[in-house]
Amino acid sequence: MTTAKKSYHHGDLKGTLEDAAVEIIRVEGVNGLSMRKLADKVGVSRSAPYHHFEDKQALLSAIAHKGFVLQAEAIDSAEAQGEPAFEAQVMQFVHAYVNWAVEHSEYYDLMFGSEVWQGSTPPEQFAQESRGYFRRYVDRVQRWQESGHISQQLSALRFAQVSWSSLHGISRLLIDGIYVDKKAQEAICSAAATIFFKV
Amino acid sequence: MTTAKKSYHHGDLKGTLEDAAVEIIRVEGVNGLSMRKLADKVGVSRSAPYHHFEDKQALLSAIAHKGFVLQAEAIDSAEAQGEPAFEAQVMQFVHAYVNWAVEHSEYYDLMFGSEVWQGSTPPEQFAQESRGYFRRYVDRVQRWQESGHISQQLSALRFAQVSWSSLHGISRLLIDGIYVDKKAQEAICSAAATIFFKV
DNA sequence: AGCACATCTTGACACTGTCAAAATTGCACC
DNA sequence: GGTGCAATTTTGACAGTGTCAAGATGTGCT
Repeated sequence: MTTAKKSYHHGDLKGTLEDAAVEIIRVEGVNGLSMRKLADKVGVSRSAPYHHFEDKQALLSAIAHKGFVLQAEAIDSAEAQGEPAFEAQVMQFVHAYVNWAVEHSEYYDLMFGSEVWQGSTPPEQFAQESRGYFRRYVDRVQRWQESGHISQQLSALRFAQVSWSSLHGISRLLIDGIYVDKKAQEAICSAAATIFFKV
Repeated sequence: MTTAKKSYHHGDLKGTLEDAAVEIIRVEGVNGLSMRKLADKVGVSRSAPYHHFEDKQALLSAIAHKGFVLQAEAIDSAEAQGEPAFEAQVMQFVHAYVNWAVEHSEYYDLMFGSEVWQGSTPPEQFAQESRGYFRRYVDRVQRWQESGHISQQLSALRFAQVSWSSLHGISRLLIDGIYVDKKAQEAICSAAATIFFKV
């Protein structure tokens, strides 16, 4: 769990707090996380966390940031070990995206929660970074278009926006318990790939 | 604003509370709504609302319920006055859905917020009702398939799940401020219709 | 008028985020 | 080794929150 540097009094309180917060969120949901409960769990006083995170929101933003990194890693690694054929690539990508989101909803909820994106503490750097992730997806689409695998009727940007919306929507509906049939997840992902990429 | 029956002490407190809550949410967001502030705004004591709503959650669920009704009305009416040609119908539907969601995010946030769907007070009747709305959409897709306008390669259920995910995803990303370019909304909706329905 | 009941208020409790001031600790330097 | 400084943590406090139990108040019916 993080680099545990045992430096000052506690030793990497910051990292410990992040990890503990993620665990609370996983078990009790975002609303189940309170700064005081978190401090208790870690064994420090209620306001110790405020020396490492300006805000509760800052803590959540930090976790969201970590989420972006983790998801990118997960998708890249899934892509790396899959078949190089276009159809397989696309399938892999779609499944990897939704799978990660559903299995790590503690992160995903925060990554795309409105609080982080419209918060009073405008996380400019944060928004810019995640915008980078989206741009990488647009580039990906563009490559697929140039190699003739998907239609060029729409601009890469538009196609990326719509197809990503779909991935996001599927993930959200599964996470929020609106699509209750968990066993349908695979089928839905495959259907999405079929529709978007004519796989 | 509701039927204002002026019956007992206040006169339709329940309806007044709902309306006031919606307004607070529109201005300050869901997290800006507190039962006490709401009671203040309406001019009653802090715990008066608890005689009309068991919970804060019950209030939110009631608003969400109203949202489902309102959105269905909006979409139906948009559909009714549009051209009867398939392409126009689909375009109309997509735009109507996303438009309503974006313009009434006070409702939309609650309709598909995880709290309502996984809350400790399982709103069984609520879930069943909204499932009805989804089924209506599946039926709509089925009709489109039978009339040969969209591919029958996928089952109506799967197609409905994926395409609705897309509508939901687009709406969410716009509402949450992740798609910042509001002027792109129209273009994104049109692109979605193009991809899904080969309009 | 009086009764039953719906409706509303007051007081209270445990919990929340967050700040200011005070206390503690670790490290660098003499 | 002792001393001072700065990083770190704690304690006390305040305003807000959801919600409940008991009491107060008004309404309509007989």
